Amino acid sequence: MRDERLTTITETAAALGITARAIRFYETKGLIAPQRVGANRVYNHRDRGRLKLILRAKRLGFSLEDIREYLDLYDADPVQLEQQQLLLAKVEKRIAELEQQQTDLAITLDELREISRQTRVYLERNQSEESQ
Amino acid sequence: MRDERLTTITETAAALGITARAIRFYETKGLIAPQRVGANRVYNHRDRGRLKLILRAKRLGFSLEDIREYLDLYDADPVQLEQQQLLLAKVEKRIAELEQQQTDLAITLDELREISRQTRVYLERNQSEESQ
DNA sequence: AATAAAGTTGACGTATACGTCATGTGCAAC
DNA sequence: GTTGCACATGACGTATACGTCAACTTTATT
Repeated sequence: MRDERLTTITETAAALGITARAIRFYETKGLIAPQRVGANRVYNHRDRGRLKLILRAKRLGFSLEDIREYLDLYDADPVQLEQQQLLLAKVEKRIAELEQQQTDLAITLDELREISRQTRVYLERNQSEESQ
Repeated sequence: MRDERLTTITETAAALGITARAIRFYETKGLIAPQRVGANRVYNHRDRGRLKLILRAKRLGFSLEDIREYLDLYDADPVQLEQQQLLLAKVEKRIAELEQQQTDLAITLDELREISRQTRVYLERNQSEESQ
């Protein structure tokens, strides 16, 4: 197994295109808990994966609080039936939201592609006029 | 043509599942500009469509400022070549963003569906144990 | 006409997600 | 031993997106 490097907060942030401040902020919100070497935070492969997941979820418009819950789904150890059923309900609710979002996305993309197409048509028409 | 009804702000808000305050806020941000009857705002079919578009874009994680630009794309009258080229660039940038988002969405949905599946397996297993 | 219901414009408050100092500490190089 | 980073922890500031009064004017109903 490779990539068991430990990265500093600045390295980690740079690799992800965010700031160290942001990463520390996520920590205060309980989204990650890297190990420490002395007082310094060090991030392992799993931590970096978690951060990528956080950023992906953010791009989808989730709040950090949402994302915390979402991450808990991964960490959820199968404890009690009742908790598992709650988990299932949450997951399926989220799936429904994302499916709605998929629809929204498709519609919006269609609209934008149509605008793009029409704009290109317009530009081509004017270019040929200019060349006459 | 139907639906040329004019709706009040409260009606409009209720129909969309938002508050009148939110709609007024969108107006101060230049996202909509309904007509007035006296001092009162009235919303026509087009306005309601605009509001739906705003909400759809919000669900996709766009800021109101983004959405304002986005709406301007619809209103853009074909003026100057240069402006049209800028428009095209913006639109295609946005398309690229949304395509990235589509990928994010697909990944996240896969992950959640897998969690859902495993949770259901777990629940079924425990139910059959209980019935023995 | 009087009262209630609905709408209007400020103005201030609030949650989220960081940015930006200020101040301090540990370690490496000189 | 001190200079210089890289990192740490507060603490305060800021942008976004409204919520929540307050005070007032219209519009609708009795």
